[in-house]
Amino acid sequence: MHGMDISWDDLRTVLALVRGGTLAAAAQDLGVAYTTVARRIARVEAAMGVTLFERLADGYKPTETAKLVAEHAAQMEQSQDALLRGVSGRDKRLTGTLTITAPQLLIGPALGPAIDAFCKTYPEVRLDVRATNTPLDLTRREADLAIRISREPGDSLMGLRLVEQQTAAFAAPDVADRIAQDHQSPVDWLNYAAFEDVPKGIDSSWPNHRVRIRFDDMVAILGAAQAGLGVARVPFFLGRTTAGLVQVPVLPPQPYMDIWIVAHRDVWPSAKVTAFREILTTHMRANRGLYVA
Amino acid sequence: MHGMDISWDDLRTVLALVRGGTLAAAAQDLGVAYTTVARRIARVEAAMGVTLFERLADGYKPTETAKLVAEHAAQMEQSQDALLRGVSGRDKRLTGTLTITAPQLLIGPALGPAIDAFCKTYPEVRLDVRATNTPLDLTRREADLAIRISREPGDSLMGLRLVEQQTAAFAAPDVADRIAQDHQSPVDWLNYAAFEDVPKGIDSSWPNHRVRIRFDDMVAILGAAQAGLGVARVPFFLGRTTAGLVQVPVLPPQPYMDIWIVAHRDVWPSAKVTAFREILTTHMRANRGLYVA
DNA sequence: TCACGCATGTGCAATAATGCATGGTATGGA
DNA sequence: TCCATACCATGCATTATTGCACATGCGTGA
Repeated sequence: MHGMDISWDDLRTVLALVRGGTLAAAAQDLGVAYTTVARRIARVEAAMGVTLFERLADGYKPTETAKLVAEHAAQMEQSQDALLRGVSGRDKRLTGTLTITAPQLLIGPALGPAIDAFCKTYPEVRLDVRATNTPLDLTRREADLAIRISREPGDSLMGLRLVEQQTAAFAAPDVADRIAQDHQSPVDWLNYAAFEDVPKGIDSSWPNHRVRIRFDDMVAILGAAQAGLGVARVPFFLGRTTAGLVQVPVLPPQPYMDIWIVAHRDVWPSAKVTAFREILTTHMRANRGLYVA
Repeated sequence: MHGMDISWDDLRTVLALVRGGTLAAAAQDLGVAYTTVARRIARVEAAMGVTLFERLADGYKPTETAKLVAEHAAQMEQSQDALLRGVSGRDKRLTGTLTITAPQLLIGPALGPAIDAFCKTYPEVRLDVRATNTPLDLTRREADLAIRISREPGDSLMGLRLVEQQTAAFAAPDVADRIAQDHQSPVDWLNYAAFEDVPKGIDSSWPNHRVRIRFDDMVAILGAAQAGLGVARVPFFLGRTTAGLVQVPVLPPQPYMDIWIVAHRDVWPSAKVTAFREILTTHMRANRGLYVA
């Protein structure tokens, strides 16, 4: 009984294999060769005297026991995440790596100057920027700190509202001219994602609206607007900083989600996060006019 | 940030070192050489970029960070314990090892026949018996199953009352004779552990009592009683099965704690535990007369 | 039907981890 | 004061682990 001591790393391997389904997937997740995964699994099975996986043609199929193991190993993983967050949070050094994440389009015009200032002020800190469309999981330490466009920070996260935002309608200059001169001319909207209809709050002196194209990507919308394909409702900072776009008066400024800086409770007090937070709040608030009418 | 992946086994090593205080103690706990512990600690410190221990002449002194790490590693350990219990509990095989624990003195007269029967019925199961004075931690899997003398099974444990018990006074035959013939002769009690005074419920026709010696060990009490040093209050099964002791009428049968078989909830349904439980309940209940007047 | 992609299993060489032996240092008791 | 003890650090041979190259099996689509 006491002799049954199993390597914790082998348990983590079981977890990765249950999640990944195949040796290759688990191996990539763990950063080892798949043969290593196979051998570790065999070792755990021998140590516990249990069959954990059925070897099938299309991968390793976990038995009920393996699922049980994976469940508890996932708990261990959560503890490990909390551990690393805790260590990171009490780190008072301004050296090493800081990983931040932000929506792609926020990086350039909005964060660029702040990031530049941070790098100059703290040259010892290596900054890792992860620009993503889908938000990273700060609980699982995919990043130390996130800049997000949302209404509230999530659970167990701390947040600070950086600036308030508004949106307006933007288009290529010739499109804008045509619309400004002829109130009867049709306004072709370029919609983002799940927005089915033309924006609410449109100025009633322009009666002819229709949704022309829908996109799942904001970069594409900006490109289409630049190419003169239509009018897009975008945050002020984007419309103003994207070359070849001008504001169109069909849509008065609309309230939009604010920009937040968020981090996990445990990581929030870290020196690097604090330093970045201070520089960012300064820069963003100094330029708050960029984000509203 | 993502590169900061630390071996779970190394975290366990930190935990062991925080607990043990010295490399040697941690090494023994983990079953490795102490140099290995030192190297793993160095590796974790390098990977996290933090000093976890002060190297002192009399051992490794954990920093606050190390304590934090140990705290979370202890959580991981709890998850691992739960994992092993779960796997053990769903084990339907009647092979392998079963670890049981019981108070030293219960093993011989009370459990002996049942243990013998179990070994004969299930020769494929290797039985590990751990006779201890202080109860083992079933939550931490120090044993699969325990036979205990107590009023109730503990938290998160399942239990079954095997038999009820009574105590009485026992002594060497010559001491017993003297007391039986002369009600005025002094009765010298051999007390166990924390019992300060002579037992309650003594028959009033023997007026002269005193505590002669106190012991912290029941084996020693039985030896002293055999040697004629005095009268001891012991459970019936002990008094009756210890050579050279006879019952003394100064103390009518007293209620005592019952004998329980207990196991952790998770382990309880295991095939080996179930099998042992059934054989034991049968044997104990067939001999329930041994334990009471 | 055959080729292809994706999966697992195995043998071997490189690498990393480990245990052992040795040396150094502080502490406490004869 | 000297010795015994218990601790940590380092160098080296051994062992275990790992990655790579190659072989194999199975389902899918041209």
